Amino acid sequence: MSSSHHLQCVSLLKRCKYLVHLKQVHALAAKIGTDADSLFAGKVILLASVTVVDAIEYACRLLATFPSPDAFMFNTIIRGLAESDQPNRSLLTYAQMKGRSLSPDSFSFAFLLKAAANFKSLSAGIQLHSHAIHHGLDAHLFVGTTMVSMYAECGCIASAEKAFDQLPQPNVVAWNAMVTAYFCCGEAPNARKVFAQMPLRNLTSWNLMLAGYTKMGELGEARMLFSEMELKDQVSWSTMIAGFASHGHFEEALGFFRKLIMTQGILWWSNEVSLTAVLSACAQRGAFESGKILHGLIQKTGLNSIVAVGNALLDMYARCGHIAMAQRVFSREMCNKNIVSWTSMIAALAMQGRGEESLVFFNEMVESGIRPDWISLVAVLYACSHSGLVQQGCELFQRMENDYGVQPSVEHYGCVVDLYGRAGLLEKAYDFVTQMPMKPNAIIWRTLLGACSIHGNVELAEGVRMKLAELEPNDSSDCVLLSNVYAMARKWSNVAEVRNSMNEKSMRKDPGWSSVEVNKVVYSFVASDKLSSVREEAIEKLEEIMLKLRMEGYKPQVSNVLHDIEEEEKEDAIVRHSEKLAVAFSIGRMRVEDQVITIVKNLRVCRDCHEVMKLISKAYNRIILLRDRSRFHNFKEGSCSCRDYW
DNA sequence: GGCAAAGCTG
Repeated sequence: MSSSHHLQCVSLLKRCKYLVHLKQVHALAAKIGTDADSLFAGKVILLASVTVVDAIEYACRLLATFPSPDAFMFNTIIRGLAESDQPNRSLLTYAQMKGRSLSPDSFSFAFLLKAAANFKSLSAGIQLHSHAIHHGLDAHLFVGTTMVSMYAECGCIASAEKAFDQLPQPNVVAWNAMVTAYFCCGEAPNARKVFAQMPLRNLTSWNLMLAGYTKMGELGEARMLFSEMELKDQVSWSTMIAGFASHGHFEEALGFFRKLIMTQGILWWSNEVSLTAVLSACAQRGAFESGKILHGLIQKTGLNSIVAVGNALLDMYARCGHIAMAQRVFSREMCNKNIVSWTSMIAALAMQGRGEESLVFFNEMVESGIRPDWISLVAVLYACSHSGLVQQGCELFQRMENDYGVQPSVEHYGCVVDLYGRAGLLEKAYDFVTQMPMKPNAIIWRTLLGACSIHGNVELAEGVRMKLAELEPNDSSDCVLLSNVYAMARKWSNVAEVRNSMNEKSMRKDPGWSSVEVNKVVYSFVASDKLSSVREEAIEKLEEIMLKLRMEGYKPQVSNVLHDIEEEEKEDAIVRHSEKLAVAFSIGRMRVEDQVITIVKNLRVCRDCHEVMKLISKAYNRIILLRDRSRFHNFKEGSCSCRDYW
């Protein structure tokens, strides 16, 4: 191959973004003939492979085709695998490398330690550390810096400190790694101390502080630091937006985004990370109108060609209850799709109780050549359990390892427990739990307890409670579920007992909130909120509605009184559940023509509210779409799409 | 060819 051909191939490879392009360039290079200097060509192609999305398998196969790959080539593969979803494969490649008597260098250790960090394997990290010492590379600046992060990721802050202390001349990157290390181990004050002491700070140092504080939920600290920053970049802004969004602070996340586009102008806001983060905030809150505006912006800038943006967009529509829009984005607007896009669609349909359609999507995905990963299997099993597709779910579970090479994890087992439990096959569910190959965790038992509370099985519930008391004795949601089981069986003394023990341990439940969008504004209601004019308006309307319903024969179901309230408010708790306030408020404010009322709730809807929603949908001729923690309920003409199965 | 750095799927 002539040198001009070389240059052409190299520049083509640099522009490759997707695997198809890579394969084309590779074929081209092979056609021109690369025999003379195949080693160089091999290196270039390998390097391109680890930077192209989803090309790591291709790169691994490529490595196997070289008769005598050198350390550089092995390092490249180790690096690619370290960032993949199976970082442990880096270590296997390292073993192969040693098998060929190739000596690891500083590059090898930097990538390998990164793999150990991503894999969160302390034992692998310690082993690599000793190998690094053996090769005299443990105090190498890059190796040492990654070692600091590795130990921190594995929870060993003392070892991270030691690794840092032995660096002869730590640079700003090493100092930054130390800051992150402290945050990683939950030591914000120490992170702050290091930040104050470091000889030199760059913008990344500041951004790391923002990320550290927001991840720990110390949003006030983050906000203060952010305002102190003289220089901000896209990372600073998106860290703030994502930080607030991930803690459920929708208004603030949106506020930061608005400020970003207003103060920084068009070039600055067209960043896919801040967009996905702000879309996620809209999705959580059910802020459809804001989401639609974002969709417009995305179309204008052409950012919907970025897969993550498209994914976030379709997820936003799905979670706002506009499944048709989600499908439209999926099939018409996204030219690039990945497994996340498919999984989002499967989950979206599953949340609507449209399990059969989820299965159709799942099969289409497989046919299109995407191998299901563990999370897409969780989604499709979830679809089965929420639609009562017991047989289909079981079959999928049984063949997932054989057909897709995914070993069932505790999450998949949890789906099957849910599958049996929701369907009322409680004994089968219990047997399944006792036969699991791994130790059932609290989530598994809680799923079973949830099934007991749906089907009112006191005996099993009490047994499960014992297990939960061992694993997580202080979980308030378990107590609520248990008290619901007792209440359904009218065992009031047991209800009181659970309630008292909750009081003694001074357990507090997550406060339940519901939000609703009326005339493009999102209103949120919390069961235990202070009185405000909006709340007053909602309460007044709710009383009027309840009076009307009572005259038509409604009687409150008290079995779920504990559902989402603080103990002090149990008096008229059931009347004031946040979803009831939200629906009352929107009936008062919305015109009858705006037929659909969409409510988003952070916890599961209780039985009484579920009944009331049905009655309201009939009495007021509205469609009420309610998204709770686990699914959508579509109330229409007095009945619900979940057919009381949730 | 590295080391520290924000996002989408249960």
